[in-house]
Amino acid sequence: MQTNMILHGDCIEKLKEIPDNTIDLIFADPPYNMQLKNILYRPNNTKVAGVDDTWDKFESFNEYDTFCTAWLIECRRILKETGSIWVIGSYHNIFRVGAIMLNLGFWILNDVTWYKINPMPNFLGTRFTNATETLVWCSKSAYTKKYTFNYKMMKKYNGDKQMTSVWHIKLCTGEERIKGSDGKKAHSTQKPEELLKRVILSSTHKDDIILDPFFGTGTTGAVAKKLGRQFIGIESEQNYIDIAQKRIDSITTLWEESDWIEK
Amino acid sequence: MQTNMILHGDCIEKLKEIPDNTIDLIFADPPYNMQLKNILYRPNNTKVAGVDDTWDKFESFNEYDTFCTAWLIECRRILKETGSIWVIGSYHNIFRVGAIMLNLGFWILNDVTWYKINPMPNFLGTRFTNATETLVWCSKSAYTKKYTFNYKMMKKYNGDKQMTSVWHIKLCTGEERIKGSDGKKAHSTQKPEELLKRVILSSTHKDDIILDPFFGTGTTGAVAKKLGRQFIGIESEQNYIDIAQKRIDSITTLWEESDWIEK
DNA sequence: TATAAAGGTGAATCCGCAC
DNA sequence: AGTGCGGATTCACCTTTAT
Repeated sequence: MQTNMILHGDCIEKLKEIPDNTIDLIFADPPYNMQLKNILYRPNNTKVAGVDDTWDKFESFNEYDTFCTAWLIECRRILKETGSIWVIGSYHNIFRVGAIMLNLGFWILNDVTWYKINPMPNFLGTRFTNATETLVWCSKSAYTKKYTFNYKMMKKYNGDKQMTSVWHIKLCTGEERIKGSDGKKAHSTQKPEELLKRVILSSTHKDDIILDPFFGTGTTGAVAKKLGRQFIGIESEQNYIDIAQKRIDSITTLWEESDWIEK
Repeated sequence: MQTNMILHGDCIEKLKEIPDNTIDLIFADPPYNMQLKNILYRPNNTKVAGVDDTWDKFESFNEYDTFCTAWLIECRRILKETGSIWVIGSYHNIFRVGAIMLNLGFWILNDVTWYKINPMPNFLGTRFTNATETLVWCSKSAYTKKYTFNYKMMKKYNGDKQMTSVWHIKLCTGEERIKGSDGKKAHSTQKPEELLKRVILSSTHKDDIILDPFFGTGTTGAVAKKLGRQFIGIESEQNYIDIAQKRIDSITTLWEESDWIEK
């Protein structure tokens, strides 16, 4: 199978083109269906640049569930028996996604909490600061016991203590955050590379094939390349593909094992 | 309405006896025994899950969903417009519970992560240490904007910084853990009082009525009493009720406000 | 050149009342 | 239901500018 490429088109359609039992790892960052209604102002009266993309808007819970069921069915079909899948979400969608995954026969291995070191505060003091996102890590079924998990590597990465399901990671900002020609963020929801690093290091071997059905600006592909893995991306917006391709092509040196094994 | 009492009987039946719009806060720690063991450990079936197994699992999930839908419908009915509900769970059940709550019209305010300081390690090295449980905090609907939230109190409690949705709390062990006459833990899932303290302090006023439909050994009642709130417990096992009643009766002094306001 | 101050920003379901 | 307006409301990190 051809790898290290980005497929342009509808997520579900492209997934259907992939043969059964061929993928080692899937990382999926689907739309969250945030349902934002009003403009939010900071205390200094500037506006918060919220997620206002059309790809995040769904008519109803039912429509969202139908969409997620469809892509998750394909994901389960193409996973190897030794493979696993990670899906990230917030409280807006992760409960629906998790329930659907259970219904489809996925077997939850961990619910990992991305604990944001520098989350955006709750400006109006109406709730607790929303400081996390959730990753659900699943094997293909309860019977696939031989999923890849590099336990010792993650322990070493974590200072010789067993890594827990809580990951302290900063938001993707500054240099790492890709900007458009207008100087603004190129994608509303770019994920930090550290997050993908842990996902890929923990649950793949070298040269494994990693699929990301919501490729965006290509964080999964970039980290896969740096870690010596193969990737397949699916993305419906050509603009994001162009950015991702350029980003990945510009990577010339891989991360040395000493950067992560010995940390 | 009579308060500070424990109702003995079926959770859903007892909930039905409570009038509409009368409860200020609900804390629910439902069971998550989905009866999957017979499926999981069935001999001679270590291959891929077949159709029959998927069906079995669906039946089991379906039963759990029906149960949760029933008690959550009653909870929503009895909540005041200014009230809110907290439900705690692990990855085994919280996704199903969260999805059901959304379907019933509850409005998620936060998903709070109980980050266990001293979780049980994963002895086999097959997964990340499961270090969290999740609490879903909801108002009655998206339109009930006047839910109780003591923002400033929680900020003060948190060292004058906005409290986030991640709570570092120890497991309930040692002195606090109630033991039976055999010296073993009286209840398998007793929650730490610190957890309930934050729930109750953040989302009730003094003298408010707090309902716990899965009362167990009465942590909710104990903390409610110490903080000057009223409680109603529902519990189906008389053994737990006896322990809880004794526990609550033995509380003679309330927590001083200085214990939490000034921390 | 080094340090300090100022400014920008992040998947956000973020107000309440009067008219 | 929609609009308008008074009033209360923020944390950590990064970049840029100033001293």
